[in-house]
Amino acid sequence: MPELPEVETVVRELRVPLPGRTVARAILTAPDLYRRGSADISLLAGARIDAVDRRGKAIVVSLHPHRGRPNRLVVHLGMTGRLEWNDTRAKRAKPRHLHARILFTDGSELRYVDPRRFGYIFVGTPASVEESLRMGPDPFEIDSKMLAAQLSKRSASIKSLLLNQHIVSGLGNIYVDEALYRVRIHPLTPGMRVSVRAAEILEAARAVLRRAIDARGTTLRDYRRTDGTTGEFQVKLLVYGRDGGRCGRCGAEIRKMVVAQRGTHYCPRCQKRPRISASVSRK
DNA sequence: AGCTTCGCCTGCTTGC
DNA sequence: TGCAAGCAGGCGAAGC
Repeated sequence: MPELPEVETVVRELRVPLPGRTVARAILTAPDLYRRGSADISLLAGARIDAVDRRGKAIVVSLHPHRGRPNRLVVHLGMTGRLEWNDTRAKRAKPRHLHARILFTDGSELRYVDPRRFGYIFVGTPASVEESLRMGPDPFEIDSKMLAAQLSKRSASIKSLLLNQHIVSGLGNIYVDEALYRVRIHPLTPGMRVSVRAAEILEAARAVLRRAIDARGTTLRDYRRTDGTTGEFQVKLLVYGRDGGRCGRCGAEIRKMVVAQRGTHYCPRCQKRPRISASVSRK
């Protein structure tokens, strides 16, 4: 489940070899992975890559303007997607679930592999990409006052609000659980109840994201770096996937429940369930 | 409009 | 052992 740290890792890795390379041929064999309105990936042939960037959890490849063709490629890894970089000319075995290939003029290749096919690919102009990537700022871009303003008018659980990419982008299930554990807030707490703690929440999210980026991401099962190796942050998770284990702070048993349709991990002693109060339900 | 639920998709795990 | 059900979840669409 690639979230901000995993996508940032892939982007940093691709930033080394991709800029300056020219696309010879681009093929997508699973057309259902196109996001609606995408141009055909084959139109990228002949274009040279200028830059690789991240928007929330999406990877944005910018190509040099080329005969009026679309010059942006967006790849979203969904849950199980990965990009594999190979710059040797050696014969490569075709992995299962290979859906897209971008071959460069020097024989190198970028491959998109995605068993569960929740990811997507979008090819378009800068304007159409902007349109397709409508999302809020990521945790390093957003200001705590902006976050507080968003939370203060929402009654939904803080967990679902932090997962909502229109409010803040880049956070997914793992890092939301980790951040809420750090600030000792129960995942079911309504946003409006914790808007005064927005700065704290934001700082916790940034801290865990920074550490995860330093560790090159979290590999639970599918996530891989562009060279096929795993991230290292999974061993540093404090609550995610640790249900049944002990809280490192208080020793209570870490629990798992479903919030916002997601498996949600928390310490029942450190993260007190909010008490029902009339002020939340009343207008 | 905000909030919740559903469905997409595959592979591993669990239960009978 | 074999098969089916359950589960994982990012995110857009549908439903309330």
